[in-house]
Amino acid sequence: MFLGEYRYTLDQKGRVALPPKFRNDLKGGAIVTRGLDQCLFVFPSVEWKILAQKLVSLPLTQSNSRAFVRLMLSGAMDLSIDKQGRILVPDYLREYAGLQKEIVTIGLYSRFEIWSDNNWNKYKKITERDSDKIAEQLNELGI
Amino acid sequence: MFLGEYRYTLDQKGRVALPPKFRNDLKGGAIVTRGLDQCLFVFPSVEWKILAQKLVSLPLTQSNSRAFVRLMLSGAMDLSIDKQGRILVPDYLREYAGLQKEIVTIGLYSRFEIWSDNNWNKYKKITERDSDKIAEQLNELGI
DNA sequence: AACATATTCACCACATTTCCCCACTTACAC
DNA sequence: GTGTAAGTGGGGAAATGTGGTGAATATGTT
Repeated sequence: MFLGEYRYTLDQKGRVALPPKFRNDLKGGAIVTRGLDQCLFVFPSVEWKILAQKLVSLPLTQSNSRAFVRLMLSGAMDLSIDKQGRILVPDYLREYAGLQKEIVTIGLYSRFEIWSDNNWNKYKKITERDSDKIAEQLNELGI
Repeated sequence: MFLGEYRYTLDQKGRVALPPKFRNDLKGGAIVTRGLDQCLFVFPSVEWKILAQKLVSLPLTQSNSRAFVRLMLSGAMDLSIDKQGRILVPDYLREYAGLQKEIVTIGLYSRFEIWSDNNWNKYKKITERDSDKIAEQLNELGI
């Protein structure tokens, strides 16, 4: 399971190191996709298959489901991990998430996320400030 | 399975390179046809047969299903891949999809699509703008 | 029918990019 | 202090992207 917050740098070739603790869980393959709030999601391929299956079964004839499926699937890419435990992030995903040099990787149990340093700091600041309100709203979800 | 977003150029003879990762899945033959939203659909022939079967069984009596079937079937063309991993896109399909020089190929699991650079950028921008709604749809899918 | 002209298609070639491996440095543990 | 593991950068071989050439086929004209 993925947990914690880690800082790395993206090198000139678009490679990022993964936290060593995460590497074992990706032995069976992994997928990156466009995530929500301008970050990237990374799933072990088992988790991804469940999601992909749902996407593929959406109707081809509805324009909004087509759009949705296109965004999610075209944004996805399966990763290979090199000998140094790094992955190569494709151009279009780097652009999407606004990744420069400084990267933050955060573990979220079944998946982890890759953020640009800037976006993550902003997001964290806002979220920490509003955490009381957010907690109250979550209450409605039964947590 | 097809995944990801790739950029290529269409040369003067109407040839486009395919992403190397896609080539193996087309060993058994492939079909291009007019797609929805002004792009081209490309199927491995196995997938195509499944779709064609569905199309043929649509009711002949509905004028819009007749139109849809004509669009997909009359536009279809089977492809051969040359030694460099390229396909030749017929004139009428190039015209249909508005393909100039800059091309985008997106993988969508069971098929992939070929877009003109322009059309894809526009389409993606609109879709990303509506990503809030997408988040809601994710919720409905139980993700 | 024969010839000239156009078009198609298979193969070739080169520049560029990608990917895999190695190496150095830093951090940490014992 | 020494050994191991991890982070980051770079080099070189292999694969890929893209344009072109020439043979084979088709088209059209005298």
